[in-house]
Amino acid sequence: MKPSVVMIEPNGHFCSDCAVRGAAVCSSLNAAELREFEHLGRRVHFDGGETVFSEEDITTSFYNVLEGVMRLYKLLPDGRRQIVGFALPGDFLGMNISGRHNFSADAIGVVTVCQFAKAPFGRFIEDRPQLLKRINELAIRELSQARDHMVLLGRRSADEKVATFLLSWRERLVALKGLSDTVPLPMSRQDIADYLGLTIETVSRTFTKLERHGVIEIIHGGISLLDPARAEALAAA
Amino acid sequence: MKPSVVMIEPNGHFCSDCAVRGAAVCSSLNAAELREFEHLGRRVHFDGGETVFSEEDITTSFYNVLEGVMRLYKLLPDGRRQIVGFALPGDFLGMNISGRHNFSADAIGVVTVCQFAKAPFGRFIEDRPQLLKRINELAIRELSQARDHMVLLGRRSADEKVATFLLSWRERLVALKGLSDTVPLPMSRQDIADYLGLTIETVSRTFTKLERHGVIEIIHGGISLLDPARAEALAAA
DNA sequence: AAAGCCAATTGACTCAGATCAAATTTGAGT
DNA sequence: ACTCAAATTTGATCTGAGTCAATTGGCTTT
Repeated sequence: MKPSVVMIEPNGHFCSDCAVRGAAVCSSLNAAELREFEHLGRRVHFDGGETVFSEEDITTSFYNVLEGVMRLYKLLPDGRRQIVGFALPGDFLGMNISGRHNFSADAIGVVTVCQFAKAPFGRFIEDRPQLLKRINELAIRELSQARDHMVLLGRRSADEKVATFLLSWRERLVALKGLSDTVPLPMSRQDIADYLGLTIETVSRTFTKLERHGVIEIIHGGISLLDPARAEALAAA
Repeated sequence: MKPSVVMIEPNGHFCSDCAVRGAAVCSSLNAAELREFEHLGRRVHFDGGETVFSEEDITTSFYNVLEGVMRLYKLLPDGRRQIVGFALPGDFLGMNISGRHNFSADAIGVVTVCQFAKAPFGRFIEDRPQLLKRINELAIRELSQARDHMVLLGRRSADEKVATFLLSWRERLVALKGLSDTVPLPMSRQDIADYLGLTIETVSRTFTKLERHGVIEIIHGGISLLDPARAEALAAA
């Protein structure tokens, strides 16, 4: 019966066994709605470094991240970059009022998204206030994170920025994959610098300093958090 | 018939002739809904310097700013402050998911808000998706502003920060009160500094420098924008 | 395994903005 | 108008993070 399955779901996937089913925007839908919803989205893959959408693009789609990490950023005309966030599985991207994306999004490593065309998605929401409510929750959560990040960017030292970043990045990974003191950092030092409002050299020096003080160990593709308590103290939350 | 009016609307006010009727959250309601909505909110006044709500308070109310300016801020344990925004008439405050406000809000000068108790407001929203949609729009607009502010905090120089602030503050006032090159600044220099991630001295020096260069004139309680084009160039948007 | 390449680290030096310290202006109360 | 306190401006100096410039280390390709 494989062919008929393909007819129903061209990507050969079902929302019901989607990895982010519980956490994402679709957690607000019941089984019947989910069946209908399934036809709206299509899974799309991106390789590392590929751009999923750009800042001034007209929004034609919404995206639900299923797998991988994305960097979300804004560029100034002279090339300065500010990363406004990293998107992980369960994050929903593309909401705006101007009709244009107001930031760009690149895949860091391989990424899978569930892509929804704007118009049909908008129509689907229309008579499902639960879904709208869920989207609103996600927006409000992001807003709260954005405000925390403003405090970090405006009022914290380089050491505090780096320590805070490592702890909150770990926190997000814990929520996704469970507890571990080994913290993978798929993004480059430059990405971290542009997220924290620092230069790559300062990030590198701060990592080295943390390692010298026994707070972390720098390992291939990430760090190992040796002394979480000390890191918390440095983050001075 | 004064007494009966008071019976119906204890504050002696009607949403239908509210100053922010068109711009605020209530713009999504029709005349009949508005009549019902009227009973949910009560007008409350605050004097300059009064705190409307604090960062870790349990959220018991939502607020619609009707008049005046508020500073919204977060404090670090050691007293460092980051102002995450200024609220003006039409802004809606109090949405969160944690059940607690995640920032504090003080009145700058006299403020009038329309205050809604959380539970009845939540119930009212329940069967009015268009109100939820409006709230969502406001949240998404704020999120976009928050991201712009992250770029400013993380990647712009003091001169750019101040010029950008003056222009975007003027822009907001223009939207509320119409075009004018006289820009009132009801907030203190310290407030501006804490909004821009600078010290008060740097803000003051930058103002002076802009005045020396003929870009602005510092006047009582604000500035006069003499050379908007040059200010735009300095803001380097 | 040598060469080439890119990311990351390290070092030396600089500078934008912070800090410390007065003046000066503004404003509220008498 | 006069006084005191607070806000703002101005000046002098300092410093955390940036800039510029090599190295080093890891991968990939040959």
